[in-house]
Amino acid sequence: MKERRLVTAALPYTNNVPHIGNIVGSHLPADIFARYCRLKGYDTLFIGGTDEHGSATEIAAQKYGITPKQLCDFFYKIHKKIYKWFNISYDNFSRTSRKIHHDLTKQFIRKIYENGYFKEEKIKLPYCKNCKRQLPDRFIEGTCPYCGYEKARGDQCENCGKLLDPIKLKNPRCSICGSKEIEFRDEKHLFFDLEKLSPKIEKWVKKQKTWREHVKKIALSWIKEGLKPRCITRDLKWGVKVPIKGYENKVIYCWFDAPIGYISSTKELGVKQWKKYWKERGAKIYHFIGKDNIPFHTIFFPAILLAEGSYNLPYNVVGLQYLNYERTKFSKSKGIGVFCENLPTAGLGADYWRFYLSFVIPETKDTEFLWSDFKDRINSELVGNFGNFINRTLKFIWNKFKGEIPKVKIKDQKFVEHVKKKIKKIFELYEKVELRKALEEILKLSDFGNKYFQKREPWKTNDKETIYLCANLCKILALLIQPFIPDSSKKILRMLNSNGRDFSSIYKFDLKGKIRKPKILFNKLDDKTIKILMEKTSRVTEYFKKEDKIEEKIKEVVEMGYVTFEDFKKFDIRIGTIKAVQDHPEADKLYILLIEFDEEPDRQILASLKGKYRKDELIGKQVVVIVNMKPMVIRGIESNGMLLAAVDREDNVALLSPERKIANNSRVM
RNA sequence: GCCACCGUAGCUUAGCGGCUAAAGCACGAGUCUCAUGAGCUCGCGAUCGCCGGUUCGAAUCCGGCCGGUGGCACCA
Repeated sequence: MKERRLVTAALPYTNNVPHIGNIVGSHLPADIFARYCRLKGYDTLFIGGTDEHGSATEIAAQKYGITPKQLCDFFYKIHKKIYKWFNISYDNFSRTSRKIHHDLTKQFIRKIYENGYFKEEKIKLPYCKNCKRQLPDRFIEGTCPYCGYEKARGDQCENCGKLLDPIKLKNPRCSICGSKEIEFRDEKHLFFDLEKLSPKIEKWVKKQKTWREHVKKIALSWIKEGLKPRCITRDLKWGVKVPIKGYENKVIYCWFDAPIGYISSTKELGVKQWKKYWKERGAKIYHFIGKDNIPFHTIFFPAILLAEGSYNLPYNVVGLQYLNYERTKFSKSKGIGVFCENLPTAGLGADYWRFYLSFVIPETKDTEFLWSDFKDRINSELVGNFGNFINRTLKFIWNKFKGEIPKVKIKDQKFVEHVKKKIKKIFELYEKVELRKALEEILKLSDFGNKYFQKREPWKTNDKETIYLCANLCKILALLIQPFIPDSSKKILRMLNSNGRDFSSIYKFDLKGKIRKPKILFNKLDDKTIKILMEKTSRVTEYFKKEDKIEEKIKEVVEMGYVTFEDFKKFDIRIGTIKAVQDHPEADKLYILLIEFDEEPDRQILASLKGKYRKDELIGKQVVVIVNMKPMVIRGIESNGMLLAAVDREDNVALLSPERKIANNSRVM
């Protein structure tokens, strides 16, 4: 029976347009591997979909003033279109917001609940009677039970550094309004008992032979640190409703339901078949994911599957690193990077991109996207080496043999053996998911073809055998490279009139008959083309603007509650000049600023500006400060005020500064 | 500050205890003409981040340091 293989790519969030880093870090390698598996004759399914739940999506939707559903509907289409353009051959591309996924997740929850892997824990959550709201741990303060420090926060004491349970605080106060009317109310939540599953997971992880080293290391280090029960319910509306009595108002935390999306996407394909890929003995599951996702796929998702009890665990978790762009990171707002949105209209076929990106799949470490490298690789490898070998062979047949592949008896067995050995090696690399090396070997094989052609000089001898062998090598190369550049591969096979559809007869040198008129497969790239590509692909449309709809804007204000002038007057906002800047000894992101306001001694204020501004950029600058902010101790150092700055979605920071010089201590109103 | 991973020719990478450290690109020289000035041949080019240790032997193992990246912490 044919081996079954299920291949998955990471489920992208639907709050953004993907860039090529997202493609190369999961969808493309998964697709290459899935295509290989199909050609090799495995019973293969390649599935994906969008992960639509979670607060990231909710917050993004809120920002744009639309519902999460609207946002997801919109980006789902964009994502799907982009993957289609890239020829990512998903058998199904689903969404976690679909009913089938919600139903399946609920089944999981019920089953795991029955199996006893959920703990129901009442956590006492602080409630401020004055604010009439539940207080997150960090918004309650009191006296530390360990060191007696009076301003300890609910989650951690700044003075002794101990992690705290808010209920143990003495004299608790609300740090929002200062009220002492705090009540601890019982709130039931479901916890997934990872601690109980830990030995099983550890045994399973240690047993894995096919995983890459760093993947295993990351998994084991998580286990070593100790797996703790994890809360899986949240007080939100957007998500899968918890199907258990007493939790009707809660939804499943997104990390729990997202990976189940792989299963629901499979299920969506066909009711009868899907179980074979997930439950049958010997069926293999391959996950292709970015490095940030490794713990989820090596620990949490397997734990979910173990707790449910009837599923296979992943066979291989292929953890990819990141792709950098011209030695920096991708940044949408700065227009740094290659974004997929305009790729289809940028003028270059998907195979060019697939070819280059395959060279820089971050299989073992972070890799670089460089335009100069892009150009060089396309011109020398794709055009000069691979394309040239195909083209010179086909043109030779067309011009010198009237398009008929000559019939010969093969004498040069050394050629045949060498090619067969290479094919075998390439298959081994594919099996190990060493895709970059597989591509390298394929290119070495076409290089071998070029050298052979050169050495035998058929243009002088008209040697039929050379042409016969090279024509067959063209067919073999086209098949071998098909997972990487599927469109071009099919074009070559069509030109050869080959009926080879898969790898079943790849070892046979049996290509004969007439070929079609050869056409150039790839064109060289020049600097002008690169420049145009660069410009087109660095742009991203801002699909939603916060100010788009006045109604939504008003609604937002209403939801937040209007502020009155009286409220505003509570803020004492002043202008000051930065006199000195030094590093906070205990915190990586903080500066300690000394700010001069004429009427008082310089104020010490902490600000999270490290990495955003250099020290010398700050000194002498006039800034806007809320001076009556309640003093706060962070990691042992007091901050007396709050610096105002603007922050965008990409985490860029701009300090607010008066637009012309004005006396220190001027009031802002 | 803690933890993990990475640091190899100008560039992109391979090797991860043992022959003179490998490949492609770039560069230089030569050469062919079937092929998109593509191809082929030869050459140039690395004290393998730094310091120390283990070993008969280290790019490879161990310790420390430096640099990069990510995670955690923190971000009034």
